[in-house]
Amino acid sequence: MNYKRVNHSFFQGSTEDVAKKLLGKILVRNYNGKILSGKIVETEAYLDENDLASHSAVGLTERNKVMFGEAGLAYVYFTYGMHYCFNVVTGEEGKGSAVLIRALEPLEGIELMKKFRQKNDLHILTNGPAKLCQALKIDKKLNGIDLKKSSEIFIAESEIEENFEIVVTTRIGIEKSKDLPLRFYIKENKFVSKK
DNA sequence: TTATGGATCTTCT
DNA sequence: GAAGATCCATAAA
Repeated sequence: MNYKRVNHSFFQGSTEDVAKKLLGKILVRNYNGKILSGKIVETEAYLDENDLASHSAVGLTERNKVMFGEAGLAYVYFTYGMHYCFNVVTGEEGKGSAVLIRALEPLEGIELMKKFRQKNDLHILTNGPAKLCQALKIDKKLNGIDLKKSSEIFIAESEIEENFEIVVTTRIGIEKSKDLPLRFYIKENKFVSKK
């Protein structure tokens, strides 16, 4: 498949805007020449202010410094002793905001994803932030990589123009600032982690 | 069908 | 030393 990378300007604009624009786009991973890709169906925004849940809320640290970098970088962090999560850095340099990719709809490389995930059910391959990292072999090595330039991982335009409704709701799996309406997903998509 | 707890380890206090 | 932007198996209902 031929993937057309999004423009550099795609990553500009507010974090919420980018979070919404990411829905329907394709996350493309080139793993040793093998293409693994999926449509982004669920995202979550993490802001630079008034958002206690964001890693950036405590200020710049060794762990979260990529969030404070330029828009379009990949912020990958490790949590719960066993899981990685993948974020797209947004906003101005020095601000510390990002969009967490929460779920994908698998498109290409499904057999390889099944192998990495040790699962055969298509619907549970990438319907969660840690799951999609496992399925696409995303780990700390990709932290800080530039999605605007990297050939290992990038965001592409979807090949089909489609209409879908975006549902806005509160975040899940988190205790702080849980009332903020910063979670976005494609309505009635089977690969969203949770309704 | 929903509820609960264990896995497991990096980062920050 | 404690908590964590999660997942999954198992238990209860």
